[in-house]
Amino acid sequence: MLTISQLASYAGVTVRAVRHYHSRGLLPEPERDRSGYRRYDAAAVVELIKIRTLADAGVPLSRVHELVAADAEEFAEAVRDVDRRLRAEIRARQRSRERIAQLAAGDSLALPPEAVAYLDRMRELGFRQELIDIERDSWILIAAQIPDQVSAFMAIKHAQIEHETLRRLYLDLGDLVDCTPDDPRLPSLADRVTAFIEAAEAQSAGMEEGEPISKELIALLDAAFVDSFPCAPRLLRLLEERGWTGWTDIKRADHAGMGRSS
Amino acid sequence: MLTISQLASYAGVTVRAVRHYHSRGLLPEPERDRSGYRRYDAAAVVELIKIRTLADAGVPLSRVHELVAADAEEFAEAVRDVDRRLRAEIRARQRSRERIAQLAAGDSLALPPEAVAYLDRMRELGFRQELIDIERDSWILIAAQIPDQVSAFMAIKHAQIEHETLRRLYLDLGDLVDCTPDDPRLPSLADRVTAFIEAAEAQSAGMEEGEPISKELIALLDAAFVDSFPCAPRLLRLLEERGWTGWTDIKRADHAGMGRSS
DNA sequence: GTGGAGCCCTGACCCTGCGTCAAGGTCAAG
DNA sequence: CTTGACCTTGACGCAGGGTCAGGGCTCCAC
Repeated sequence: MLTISQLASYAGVTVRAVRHYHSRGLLPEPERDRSGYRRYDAAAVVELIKIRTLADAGVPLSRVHELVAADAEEFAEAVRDVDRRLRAEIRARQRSRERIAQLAAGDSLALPPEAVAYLDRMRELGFRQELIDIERDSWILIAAQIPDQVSAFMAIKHAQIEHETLRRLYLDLGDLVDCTPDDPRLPSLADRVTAFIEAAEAQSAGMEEGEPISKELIALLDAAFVDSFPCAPRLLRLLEERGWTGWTDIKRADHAGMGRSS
Repeated sequence: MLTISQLASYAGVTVRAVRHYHSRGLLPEPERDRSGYRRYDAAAVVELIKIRTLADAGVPLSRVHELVAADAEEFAEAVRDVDRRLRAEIRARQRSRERIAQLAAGDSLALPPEAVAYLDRMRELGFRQELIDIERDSWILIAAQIPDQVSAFMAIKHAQIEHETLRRLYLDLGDLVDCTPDDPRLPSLADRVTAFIEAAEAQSAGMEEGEPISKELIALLDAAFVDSFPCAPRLLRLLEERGWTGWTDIKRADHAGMGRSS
């Protein structure tokens, strides 16, 4: 007859694990000798090895319980289940490997490669790092919300940034990161922004935009803009004076709230 | 500004997880609004995604804590570590898949295919199911202790079972599963066993056996034999009378315990 | 202005699969 | 008889959260 530690060592598990299986009802409690010690026979070793084999394959102990008592049909089905789970776990780990590789490679992660390329291009063109960081955060939010549309928007941004006039506007806007609400450059910047928007509007008149962005995301991005630029509220007011509202998605102001709609 | 649930959904985690990371000091507690709600900025999303990516890769939260504050060098080293672990886990799961595939294919858990084949052959040759079950359990024990040597032993067993005389001896031994200790067939069976052992001994005189099996395993297998056959003790006594001791590994008795050794 | 839905807060217990004391009883050897 | 290696039960601890419980906000509709 075997003691608990002999049993455990034959099956390659710890004594604690054996007692745990007893308490779970997985392995039946054996006879006790006169001093209360558990005494096992060889069949218990076999049982224990079966339990460990399933547990090692990642089957939860509660299922092991059912399986050791299951018929062949049921058992085969369960095995297929376990195999599916193992495959899923392998895939998950492969994805994890890719993700942490990205994470080690650079500032990316949570950002698709096009966006990373765009941020790199901004750096090359001399944009301030603070602005790039803000831009990156915005794109993270966008990627989290509408991952499928990121590359379409990214293409537009890439084109914009390579456009001479627009790039200069962006660069000057970038300087706003540390300006105060009463900065003298603001009115002329507001003029340049409205000029561009109006030009773009004229060009794309009648053109259908892609899928519209949700109000929530626009609000979120606007809020992020306001948080990052101390003078953002002032700029937005200046734009409203010129007939435009919003930032992420600038639209003609309706003079709504004045009692009539146009 | 983001509420906790917005933050959580952007990063693809639960609200509870975010609070958990706060309590672990992984993610800094953000400002609260006037009603005590946490308010996050977009940078928190970046942080949170980074944390999740590491945690998903199986990095314990305590290490994630170190890593998010680590420099590039240290981080890269840690990432290599994590990647090694992930590869190892993938391999482990692939091995598990193979094991459970075997497990589904054969009628039993924790047995290598050669053993399953052997048991199938026993069934074909007309051995009783009870005997096959006992044999299976023995092989589970052997496979657990000395997995590398199973196929060598299996080859021997396969040869034995195809040997006419020996097979008939085995078949008759199989009938012992339900015999009583005073069964009249026992003495002649003991004679046949000793005859075979002596013949085998003569043949293999001077031949070196493979690796010896450990005393513990032999004792365990003997115990399993005794547990399974009510008449096993009687048979062992009969063998001792004929100068042999043990069962799994039958050896010439030394008359030890009689005050002298030969 | 008031009710209810749907957020938010903290604190506390629950889960798995054991590891790790703690506090004692037992057994075999010297 | 002592020592050290076992055995017993019971309880707490770990990660990584889930899931109440018992409260407070806020916002929108009526």
